[in-house]
Amino acid sequence: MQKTFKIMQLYENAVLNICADTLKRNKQALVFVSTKSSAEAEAERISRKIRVKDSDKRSLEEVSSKVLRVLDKPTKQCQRLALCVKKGIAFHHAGLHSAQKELVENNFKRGLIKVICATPTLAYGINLPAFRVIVRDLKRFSGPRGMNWIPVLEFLQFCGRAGRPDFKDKHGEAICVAQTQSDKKRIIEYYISGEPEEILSKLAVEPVLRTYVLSLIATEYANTENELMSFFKKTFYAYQFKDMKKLERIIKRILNDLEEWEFITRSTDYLEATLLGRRVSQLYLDPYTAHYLVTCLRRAKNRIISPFSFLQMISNTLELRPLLTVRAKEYDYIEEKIAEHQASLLCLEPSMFEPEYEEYLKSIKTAMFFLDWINEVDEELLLEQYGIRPGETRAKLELADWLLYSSQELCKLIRLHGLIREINKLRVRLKYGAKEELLPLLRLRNVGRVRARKLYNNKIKDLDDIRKADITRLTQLLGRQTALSVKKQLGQEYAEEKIRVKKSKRKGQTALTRYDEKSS
DNA sequence: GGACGGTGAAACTTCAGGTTGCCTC
DNA sequence: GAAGTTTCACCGTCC
Repeated sequence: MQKTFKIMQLYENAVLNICADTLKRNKQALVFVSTKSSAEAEAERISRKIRVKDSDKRSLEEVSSKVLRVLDKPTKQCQRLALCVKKGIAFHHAGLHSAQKELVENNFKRGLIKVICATPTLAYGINLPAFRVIVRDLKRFSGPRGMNWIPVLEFLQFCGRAGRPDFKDKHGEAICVAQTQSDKKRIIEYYISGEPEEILSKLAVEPVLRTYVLSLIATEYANTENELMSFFKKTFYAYQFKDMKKLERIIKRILNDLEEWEFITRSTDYLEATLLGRRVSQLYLDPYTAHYLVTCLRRAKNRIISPFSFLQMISNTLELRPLLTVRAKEYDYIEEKIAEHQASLLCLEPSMFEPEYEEYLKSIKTAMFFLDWINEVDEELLLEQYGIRPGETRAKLELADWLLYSSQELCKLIRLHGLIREINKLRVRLKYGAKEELLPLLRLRNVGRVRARKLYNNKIKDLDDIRKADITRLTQLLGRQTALSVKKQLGQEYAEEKIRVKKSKRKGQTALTRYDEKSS
């Protein structure tokens, strides 16, 4: 239902006016924008003009300081969010650390945070309704065609967040912001009065089809071309397009590829997955990626293997996209890096004139980012150098781990056992973002990259050193609870009450006195 | 006169998001 | 294509 009402024009900015009005009514709002930096900038703009209720001030400061403490060293993004949260405003996008997302979501549900400026993430998956939804951007950049209007379905998804029946809202309001009169007309006709788009089957997309064809054969659901075809005839794709001839042609080509890649065998009409094919299917890998990984791994015996070898190998897969973009001024530097790592690269460099070259450069930059991470570069520097935000780092690391695990599994089947250990080491280093020298210490529970580094720099380099270390010294480095836990993990228990912390006369300093060892 | 901070125009840069595996060194 | 960010020139203020 469309509704007309006036909102006080206190500022030049429409979003700001609507937010001010929402707060005056003691309600909350979600603002949807098209990019991460827009979400941050809009939140900042609103927070500069908003006055916080005295009763909320203290709680907001607490949340703000929690936001700041999520990482060991807060990044600019953390500081920006913390400042906004102090004013009861927040931004939300995939670049946020998951703990920060949770803080924002929970405190919005509590009613403490009044406005969230978000990218479309918030409209999907997360149940976070608000009295008002403000859709600021209805256009989004999409590749070579420039700015495009978003689908009606997506618009409806945004609007669906309006209204909180749990909080006795009788209705919710969704407000679009139009820049021009013609935009206004378009919004009313296309979005408000228009019909949502038809839902299209994604089956015709080759990576998806490839994966399903292999999985049908691997699970022995279909063992002949006819069985495969009769399966696909019953899918939504067939119902929608009816062009089975085209689908048949694509499937035939996929079967040829799978056979050539040794994922299936064909005797007369009978299709069977090989051991390798079955594993590829279990790992949910696109067979194309799996074949690429196998080719790279087989190349390893002629190369000088280093962590960069594997990092670049996985960075060049479709799964890890979008890769980090290479700026014009970085070209020379990246090319230098290729020369530097030449002998260890498992994925060969395409010619400069090939269309893949651009992606190859990106894969090198992405691998460099991973390498910096495992060399303990902190997140503020990663944000500065690579423009990658903490939340995005986590997402990339998770993908990298899956691809490396898959590579390990493939190594087992193609008898490259020598590589498994190396990949495993790399996975632990990626998980913690730590240099190789910290690996022994990382085996302990409650010890991550920060604590391990602290121990290592204080000459406690492995489990034996920890065993020999004085509990007092360990407590100074790790704190009491962690020190006790670490010792306990090595079978050394201490009577807790006998470790006393004596306040030093000098302010703020603590020193430990006696300790008693129960057993070792 | 020089250091410093604030301001605004111009140039430059960048553009949403997410599931899958296994259990272990 | 448009919004956000960075850069840089310019100006006023203070010491």
